[in-house]
Amino acid sequence: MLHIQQRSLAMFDRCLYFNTNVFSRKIEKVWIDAYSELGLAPAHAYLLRLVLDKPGLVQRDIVTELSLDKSTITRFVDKMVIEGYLYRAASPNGNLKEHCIFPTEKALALKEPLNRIGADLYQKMQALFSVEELKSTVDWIRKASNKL
Amino acid sequence: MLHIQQRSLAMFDRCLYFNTNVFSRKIEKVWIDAYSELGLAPAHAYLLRLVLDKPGLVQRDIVTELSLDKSTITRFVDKMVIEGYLYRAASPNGNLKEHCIFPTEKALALKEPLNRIGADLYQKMQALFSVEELKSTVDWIRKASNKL
DNA sequence: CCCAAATAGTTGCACATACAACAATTAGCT
DNA sequence: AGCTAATTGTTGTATGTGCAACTATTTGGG
Repeated sequence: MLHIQQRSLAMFDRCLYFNTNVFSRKIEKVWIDAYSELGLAPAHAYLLRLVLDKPGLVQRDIVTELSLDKSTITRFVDKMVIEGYLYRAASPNGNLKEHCIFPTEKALALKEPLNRIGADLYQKMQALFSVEELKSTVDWIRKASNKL
Repeated sequence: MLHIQQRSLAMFDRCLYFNTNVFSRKIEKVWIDAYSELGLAPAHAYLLRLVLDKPGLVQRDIVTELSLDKSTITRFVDKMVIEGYLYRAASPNGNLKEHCIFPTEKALALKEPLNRIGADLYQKMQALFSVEELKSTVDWIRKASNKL
């Protein structure tokens, strides 16, 4: 009994970092698979969803909303501009340093499938975990992020 | 009241993937900082800890223990061999396809600081979260990983 | 008004990680 | 024993991501 107990407890089973890392990589694959239908990586899909939801965001706000580095956002936006999903427009307040990021018609056409895939993924998660534990865990993870 | 409630609920606050991803990136930085003292990335540090704990593991078992791709493990082991922390030895059962991975003296000298840093990180997490919520959350994350 | 500090975004570089293809060896089946 | 399938590990390639350094513009203070 004790022997079996020890055998099942792997070295890093108690480690928040390790297990988060493993989980993150696994869930990433699920998301990659889902958004591959649109030829988009999850990160890009989320950027598009954000900009579709709030057209005209400046990059520094996207940085904040997506909790990514500004260099990363520059590259994501660049790529979405090249692929025709986003465009940069001069700031309406005349500030030359910032641009507002808008979705193109091509991106607008993606709004429904993006939302559908998002909903499907949510459903998929609900098939694995209860609504209550999903909510409480996500809440915990979000609060934990804010503490780091 | 309702207005304030809406304002504080960002677009992806309910999303398990998004929040896990953000959290994972943030905690990764904490771990990077901690192990930088030894000039090691977290992933490499974990590999060393594993091999120090179980000398002679074959790569396919490391793949399983660390939940990483075999190509990633090949590269990690290569790098640790180059840096003098690990060495590959012929399998004792004569199998020519597999090698056993052992720690060098240089790695053995790291055992104590690796464990100390690991313990410090655990302490740091305990300063932020209660023992009980740490345990239950890590358990949940681990189980969730197994479902994906 | 002027200047230094701060800011918005860009670019170079590095790293971890995975997929796909592959080579060499082993395992399993007839 | 022989042959095919499976396995172990390697290599090429691609991607997302961040840090550091930088440029150009804005902001704030004297």
